[in-house]
Amino acid sequence: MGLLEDLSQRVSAAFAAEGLAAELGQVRLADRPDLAQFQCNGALAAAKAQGVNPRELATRLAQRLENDPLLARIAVAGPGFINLDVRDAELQSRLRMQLRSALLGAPQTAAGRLAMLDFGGPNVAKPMHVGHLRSSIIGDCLQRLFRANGWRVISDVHLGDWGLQMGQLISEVQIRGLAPVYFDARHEGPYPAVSPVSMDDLEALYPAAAAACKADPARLEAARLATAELQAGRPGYRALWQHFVRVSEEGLTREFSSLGVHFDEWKGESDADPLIGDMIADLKRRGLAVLSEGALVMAVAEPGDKKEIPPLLLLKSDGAVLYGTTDLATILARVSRQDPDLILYIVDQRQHVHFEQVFRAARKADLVRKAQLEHAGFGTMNGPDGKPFKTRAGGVMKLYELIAMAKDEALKRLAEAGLAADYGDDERAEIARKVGIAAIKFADLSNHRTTDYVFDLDRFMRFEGKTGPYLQYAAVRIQSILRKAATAELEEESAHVLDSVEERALMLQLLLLGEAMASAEERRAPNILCDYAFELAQRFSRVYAARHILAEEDHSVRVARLELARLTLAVLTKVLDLLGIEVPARM
RNA sequence: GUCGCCGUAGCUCAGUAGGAUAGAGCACGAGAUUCCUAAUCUCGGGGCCACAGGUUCGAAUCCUGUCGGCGACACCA
Repeated sequence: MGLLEDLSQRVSAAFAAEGLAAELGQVRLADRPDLAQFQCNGALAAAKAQGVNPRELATRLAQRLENDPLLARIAVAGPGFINLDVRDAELQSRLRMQLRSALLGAPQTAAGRLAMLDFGGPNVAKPMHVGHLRSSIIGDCLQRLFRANGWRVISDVHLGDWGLQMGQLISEVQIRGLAPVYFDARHEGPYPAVSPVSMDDLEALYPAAAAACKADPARLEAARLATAELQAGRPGYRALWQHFVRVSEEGLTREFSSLGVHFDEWKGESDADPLIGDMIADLKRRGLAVLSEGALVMAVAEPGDKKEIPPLLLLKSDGAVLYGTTDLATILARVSRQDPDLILYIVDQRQHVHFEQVFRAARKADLVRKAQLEHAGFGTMNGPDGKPFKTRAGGVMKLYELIAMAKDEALKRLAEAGLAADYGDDERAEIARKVGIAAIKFADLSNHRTTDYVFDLDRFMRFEGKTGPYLQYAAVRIQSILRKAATAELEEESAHVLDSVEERALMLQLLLLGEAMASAEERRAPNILCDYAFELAQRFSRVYAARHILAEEDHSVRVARLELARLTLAVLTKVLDLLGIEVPARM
């Protein structure tokens, strides 16, 4: 049980004993750390409801807590706040238990429930740019967090491989005459095993095709036709498409692994295709899918809607499917194969209405069983002008360019600090990689998930202050201390109770890991973990500056501080791991 | 037009199941290293929480309106 939870239970019991609602006993961190460690505001609400004096009520409640062995101090303050401090010895013994437990205080919220996380969502033929950072990094953080909290997790990259852009590419290849055999209707037998296009080709073809379709309605029509024919199963198109997908996957795998982002499944929109025929027939039979303006749609409006929710389009008038169709069929596939408790989509906030449509359709058609469907949207990454981020040259910055820049910056920093010389090239490069990635991830994750934010290159290249490298640096310093400490002392337990303000502040923060993880999961909010980690590193740095560890002469004090250092390292490393950040041995 | 999100320090952002003196990082100013990595630490200035009403003992937080920004609104994803 987490410390806040424990305190809340105790205070709740006091409320109950006064005949009041136990929920009012919720304890939280004090707003005024100078006055107390924790506080409960429930007496104010209770007094209001009962029409009694809040201070008197708070005083009665406080009296009931006076003999609690966990508490060092109970005080009534202000209009009726109940302020609480925990005994130092209690803090320390709880910390010891936390260090011994493999979970380090991770809350087991899930009890083995299964969550499927859908994120990444890169498109075939489109290289990943900085805009793909958010989905990948947030999704990866959430899958790490959910696993740590006891969920079974299946993550799926859900490749964009079945929509109009495939038709755009196919028709572009046809017009350029790059691979005529795939367009020869009389061709029989197998198609070439080697792709006619490379990743570089695709990167050039796609923007050209998209631009052409935008400018010329006839080109767009050709792309639509090609899309429909691909989906209908035209062999040459399928073969060509297969090459696009394979070539793209190679590039994408490289990008994701350089970010340290892992997926359990590499499925895509197209994997839902085999289910679509039966699904649509079934929806028609049940009268859920009807023709409207030549398209097959499913109404999803509900009586209480403030806003008109348009029907979900299942089939266009030319018979092609849309991403709503594949999303719906994908739910069907996931539910029938894995029967998850939760399907969580980490996708751009702008697609919120789309998911509302799909989720409603899925529930209406009774496809979900026990699965909760949820869209965890994220805000757009904008440039300084408030519009989606572009490089100075006007193009979109590629992800690998951003990573390379961060690494170079980290290398430069190492050189400036004079640390580069004695490390060896490999280690130096590895440190620069970890530091650069940390800077990028932390800068992104520390923003609140749902709000748009301004992409500031300098911020991603910064290593001081509230940054990923600051956290790594704190961990590295601890590692360095532990390496230098006598091994025998690392095994010992000290009877000394640490009681300096800096150490107490650090211990309190360490004990709140579980609360931070639970809260981050509940709100699907990595920035909560970022704030927790930064606060933790900062409190350690204060201890580091104020309380020398290795030079401490009193053996039992030294050992107690070493224990605290070990626990800090364990917790910090854990949170960084949840954020997808690795800690180098030194930096 | 309808609906949704947002407006907090010079900049970038936290903080909303109502609570005490609204926070952080950067930038700016002043300090700290005979000692565990100065990618650090300490101190300081800096705010009509867009604006106007309302509810409340109490509002950045809840309600209404105004202004401003962004986004979504059926055959793209």
